[in-house]
Amino acid sequence: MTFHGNSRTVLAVDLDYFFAQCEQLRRADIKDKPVVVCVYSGRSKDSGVVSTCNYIARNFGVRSGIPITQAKKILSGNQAAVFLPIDREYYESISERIMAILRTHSTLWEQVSIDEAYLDLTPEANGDLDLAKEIGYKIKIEILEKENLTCSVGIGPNKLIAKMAADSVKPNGLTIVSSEMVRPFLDPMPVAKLVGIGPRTEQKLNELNIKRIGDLARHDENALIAEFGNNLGPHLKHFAMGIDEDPVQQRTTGQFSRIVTLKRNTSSLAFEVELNSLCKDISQKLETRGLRCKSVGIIAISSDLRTKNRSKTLDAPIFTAEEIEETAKGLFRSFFEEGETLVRRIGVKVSEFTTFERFKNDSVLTDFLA
DNA sequence: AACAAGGGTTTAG
DNA sequence: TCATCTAAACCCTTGTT
Repeated sequence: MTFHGNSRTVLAVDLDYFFAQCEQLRRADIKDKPVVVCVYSGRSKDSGVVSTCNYIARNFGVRSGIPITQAKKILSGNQAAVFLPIDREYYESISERIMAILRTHSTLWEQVSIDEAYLDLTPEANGDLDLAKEIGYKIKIEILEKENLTCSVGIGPNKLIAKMAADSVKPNGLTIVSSEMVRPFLDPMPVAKLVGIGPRTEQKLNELNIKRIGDLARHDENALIAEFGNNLGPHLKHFAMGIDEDPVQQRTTGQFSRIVTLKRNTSSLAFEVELNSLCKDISQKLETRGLRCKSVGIIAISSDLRTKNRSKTLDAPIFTAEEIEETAKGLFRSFFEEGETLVRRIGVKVSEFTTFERFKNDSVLTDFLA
């Protein structure tokens, strides 16, 4: 008999400035330099954006998502600054080893991205937060000793609190927020700190005079429903109150997409080579996972950076590059027929998966990442 | 009323 | 030319059952 009733103990792990830290692993000489990991678009020498950077670069003002040219300007006085192209495969290989380590600490785990995971430690800790903290330290030490990487760990009664706890002690931190401390922890924070609240939602909330998470937690639910709808309204209020029932469990991916930036903007189907390559990648991904898709979509990002989508539900599921490409081409053709749109980036998306082999077991489906 | 399909928006890392 | 890439969740509209 356990004494913790319905309450859980959830641990969140977040690798610090992951891509930049991975680069520092294989380049001893850049340990103490500003390191900026870039997504080069190939349009011109330095076109593209910053994916992530280490804290040395952050201290100069470099941030994820800013143009590479801007980051170079910021660091122009710093001879030591290093700009590297993103190398996803390399980071994936390191990520896989770390996720394997994490899985040894709990059977209830969930990988949320290449550098983040949750563990449900309820069975292991049995309500003992000091014990959960010990497990957290063990995890940090093991990742440091085996992979030479630092991470931040947060522990709380649910995923939301565990994640926000981890965020609050980055980098290389560990902290616990007990159920009694949830409201004191959240209430004074600016609403923008709450997971799920970005710039747009922050703006709307500020107009309602909701500045802090505590304000949101106390706000009239119907007023929030009127502003944000039947799902998002109550969801925001619950999150602000620190309530999150979402279980720690492996998710299945419901879509794959690939997108590229074109060398030149176009208003015709002049990107067959690029389109072919995208469809091949996607088909490959479906095939290795034993999946077919019943829906194919295209993404077109215009010269003014507005995103347009077109999609089609098929009569029968498909998986070959040829079939995906034919469908995508048809969608692009009718897209261009609708009117003049200068396209900068193009993408292909597949969804509505069905298993290729009926009797194959579900592990193919649950093998969710990469 | 409930559901499917299609398109757009917002968020996150 | 400053402006990437992948995935999820939600919102709204339209049309069908």
